[in-house]
Amino acid sequence: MNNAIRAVDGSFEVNHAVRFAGAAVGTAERHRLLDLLHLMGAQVNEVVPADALEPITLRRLSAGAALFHEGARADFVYVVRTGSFKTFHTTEDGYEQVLAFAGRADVLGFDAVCLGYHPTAVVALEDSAVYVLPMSKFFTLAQRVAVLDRAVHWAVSRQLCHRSDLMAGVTAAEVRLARFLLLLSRRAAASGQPALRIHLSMSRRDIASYLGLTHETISRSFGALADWDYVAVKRREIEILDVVGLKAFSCVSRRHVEEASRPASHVSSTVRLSP
Amino acid sequence: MNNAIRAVDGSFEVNHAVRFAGAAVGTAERHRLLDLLHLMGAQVNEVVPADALEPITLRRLSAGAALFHEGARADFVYVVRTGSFKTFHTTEDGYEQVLAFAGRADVLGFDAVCLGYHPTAVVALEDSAVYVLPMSKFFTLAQRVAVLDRAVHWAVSRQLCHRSDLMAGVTAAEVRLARFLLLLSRRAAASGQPALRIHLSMSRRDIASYLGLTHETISRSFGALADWDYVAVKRREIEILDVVGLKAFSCVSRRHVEEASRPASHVSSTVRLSP
DNA sequence: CGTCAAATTGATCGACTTCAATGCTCGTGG
DNA sequence: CCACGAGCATTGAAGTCGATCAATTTGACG
Repeated sequence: MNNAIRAVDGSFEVNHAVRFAGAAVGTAERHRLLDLLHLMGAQVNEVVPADALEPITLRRLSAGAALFHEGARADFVYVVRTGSFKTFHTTEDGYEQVLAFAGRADVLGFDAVCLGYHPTAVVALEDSAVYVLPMSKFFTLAQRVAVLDRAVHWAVSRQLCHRSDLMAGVTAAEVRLARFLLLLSRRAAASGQPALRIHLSMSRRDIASYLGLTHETISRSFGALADWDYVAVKRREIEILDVVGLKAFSCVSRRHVEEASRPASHVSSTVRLSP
Repeated sequence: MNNAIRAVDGSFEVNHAVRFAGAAVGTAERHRLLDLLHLMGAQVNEVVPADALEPITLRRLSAGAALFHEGARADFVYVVRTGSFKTFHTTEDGYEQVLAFAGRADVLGFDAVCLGYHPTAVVALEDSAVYVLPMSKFFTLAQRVAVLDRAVHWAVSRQLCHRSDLMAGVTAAEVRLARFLLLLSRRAAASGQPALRIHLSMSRRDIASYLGLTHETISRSFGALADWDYVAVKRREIEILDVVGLKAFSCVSRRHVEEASRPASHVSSTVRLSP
């Protein structure tokens, strides 16, 4: 209990704090907590009570594996360490509606907090790994480790922001796709990866479901963006050729795309960069 | 500081706790904190430290007034006590994209936590009132009052859930509107109001923007739902006549609405309940 | 009563869905 | 090794839902 008090006031470096607390906690676990906090962008400069350092399990999933199914009891909250996921809802007639894509440092399963069960399913798009936080211990842990509490608030807030990035709107299909690509670009940049070289971890079908279109339309829209020299498309590898142009194009909100807003493709000579 | 410790362990009723803490806090403020926690559905059975009971201001807004503008510095987080709001984003060419509608107990402005500024604007749809929580004191307060922390987590989780209720999808306009009405019905029921009598606090235009349609289409869709005797529409007063039918209808995910899924409206005699 | 915004209704047109057929990769097994 | 198939992706053709433009009605408020 005294540890908890010191946790609130202290300002030692965590490495020291753990050593001070001197509990019998394995080195691996210690690093996992630090890694988790670092992953979430927290500035760790406070004491972490020893009894808060319960083992944090790291779960690995291979591509296509389900993290949890729709309707499953909400026993855990997850934080993505590596890889990527899709969150989706399956309607009664079997249509799969993708609600979000999650990447590094994203929180998964938090929407279950208010329900007790998961309203959506989550599957890995590639080989991935997540930190697993038991729901029951989650809140007490957050209550004792202030920096974790802040980090979670911050991450959830970010999730709420992403909602606004791509709401339906009365926008043309190509514009929606352009926004989506820019979103991925920003996310990649935030994770330290090259911002103009995007590897799509999801299928065209998933993108279509996410954007409220059909996969055929997505295919055509990719073709259009390529024809206009905004991007180069080769399977799931996307290269953004004209960032400023693409950003300008993505601002159009009406359906009817003005001729002036896209580059004069002349007689559409189709200068697609092909291998 | 001792108060804070007792706050973690204690399990007295708050009314007593406040009296125990015995600080010079006005009666009004005391009730406001309780009201706020009660509003958010928290089971208040722990001691609240006296120094956590800083004044909680209640801000009143008349219909059409802005709670905050897009891009404004994020100094506060708000909780709706009465009334309703719309959250929206204005694109460069002036199009107003509605992102969410907020009602009783909803948290507003939380998406600004990760940015430092508000990515969206919020205006009151009717005369309303919100509790104002200063951002700077918010986290320290949540850290000391565990029940508040939980309540916020819970409320934000609920907000994440609502996202999934209405994502774009390749669904017919009438189906989207049906889902929207059912959403409002559920919300009204959660606030203790009659679930089948809905008063729309937002304009058709706002609904259109929210659902990614035009207001003309919304108007026609209302007409269609009325023609099929799912609802009775009179200006902004909606009465749900056939809940089960409407729910069944709202499950259709494809655009092409099967003839079988809607009730045989015969020769469309239009039995709209009109005065 | 006159003005303005919200809401309804109609007509036309285009973008996206839908249905259908073909290419393309990759993994499996004969 | 190549044939085979499964899933993903692309391309084409036709139908239609919803956007757009435009006119009218309704209701709210000064």
